[in-house]
Amino acid sequence: MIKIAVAEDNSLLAKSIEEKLGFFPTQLRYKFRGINGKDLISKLEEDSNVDVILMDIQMPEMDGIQATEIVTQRFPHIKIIMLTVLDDETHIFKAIQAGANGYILKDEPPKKLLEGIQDILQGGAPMSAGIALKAMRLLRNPLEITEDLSSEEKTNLTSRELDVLNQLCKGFDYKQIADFLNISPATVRKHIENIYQKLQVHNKVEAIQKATKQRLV
Amino acid sequence: MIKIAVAEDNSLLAKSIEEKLGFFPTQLRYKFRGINGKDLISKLEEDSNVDVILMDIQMPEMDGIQATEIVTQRFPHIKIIMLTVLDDETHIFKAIQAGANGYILKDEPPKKLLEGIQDILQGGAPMSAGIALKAMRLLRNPLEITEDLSSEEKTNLTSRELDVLNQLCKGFDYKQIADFLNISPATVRKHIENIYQKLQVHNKVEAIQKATKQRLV
DNA sequence: ATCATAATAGGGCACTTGACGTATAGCTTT
DNA sequence: AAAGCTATACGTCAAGTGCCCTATTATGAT
Repeated sequence: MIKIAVAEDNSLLAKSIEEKLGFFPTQLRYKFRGINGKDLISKLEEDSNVDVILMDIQMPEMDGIQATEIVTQRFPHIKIIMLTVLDDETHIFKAIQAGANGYILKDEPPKKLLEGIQDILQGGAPMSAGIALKAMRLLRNPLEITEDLSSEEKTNLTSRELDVLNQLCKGFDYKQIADFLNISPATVRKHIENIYQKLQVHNKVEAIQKATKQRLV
Repeated sequence: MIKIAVAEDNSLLAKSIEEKLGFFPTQLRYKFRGINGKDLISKLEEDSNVDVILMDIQMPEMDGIQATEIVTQRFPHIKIIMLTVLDDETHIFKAIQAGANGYILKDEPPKKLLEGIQDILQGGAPMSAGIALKAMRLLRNPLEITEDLSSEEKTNLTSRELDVLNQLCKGFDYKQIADFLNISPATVRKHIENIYQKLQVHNKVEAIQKATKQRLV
């Protein structure tokens, strides 16, 4: 019987998580919920007999990242899974730094959640598919702690433009990209023009530099 | 129907992998096996209609890390899962750097293997429990990149060539670089030709990729 | 002293790329 | 239904690039 605690400020969402857990009454036991990091920790101080915490990130008073840091230090036997809607690299990175062992998005079905919980107790690191990919990318080239990811420069490229940019970064020329995406080279060039405009650059190299810095690839 | 290729030098182990795959004849189709990295790649050149490669690390002629680098570049549509007995951080790190999307230990049961293969095609990053943990730890405090560029093939560019390469990586064109270094554009071009030759590349983008990977800039 | 290498400079040719302009079909939003 | 955006496609032109060639000078090593 796996004992679960939850940290989630939104009552509705907390209810929904509890329901998901309720699908597996023979395997999981829901113990309590903190309405923020502070609350969770004070509840843990009364009763730390918990195996896994499902931790939201955005919470008032004390967020999930800070709470994770404290919990991993004070209650090292407890495993923590981030359960959030946030899937940007900065949050993923911070959560892992803080000591989270898993990172699951809130829209995953109950079964995935159960698997994640079981996985983490066997020494795994459950992650939603997209998260795993981003974590991997972080490992490939680590985040710079500095500058502009915070400045929230949301360059919104279309998905097609991202396709093109990806190929571009791998060193393919227009024709090769056209082949790969099954479109004409002329179209590739047009996409690239648009990309340059959006990124405010004027050639391939700068585009690639900017793309890698902003982690669009 | 997911198409699988395998790279594994040991015939017995290769047989055993094939058997594991054979458990799921409706979902997986085993296509071929390379007895080392080189062999795999030459087989891919004849038939690259493959979704996932299961890649051993230790192989003669060309190991799985090198092969992974080449495959991700030449056949970017193919996903790679490392399938090995090695579970030390250095190998995990190198495999991920090289572009592997998953890392599964050889003693996992057939079912786990199938799940991993399915997972990877959905954008996940399947890992055996212990591996995920170590990957996470790597993210928390990255490996020191000690001497492993010296162990690699050292491309010795001249200092002038490095000057040029540096400017090149910043997105300047030949004329601008010539200006900056007080030499003629023709000379810049010549240097760049030499750089391409030494790095074994054929255009700016690839040169920059290689330069950053080998930390020449 | 000779040889090899690096750095410099140039010519020529085919191809690629960047920056224009134009246009059409499909889809979403209003 | 109209407006707007996206993806698609084509054409032109100048500039940039990749690759071939030769050649001179300086430096360092044998």
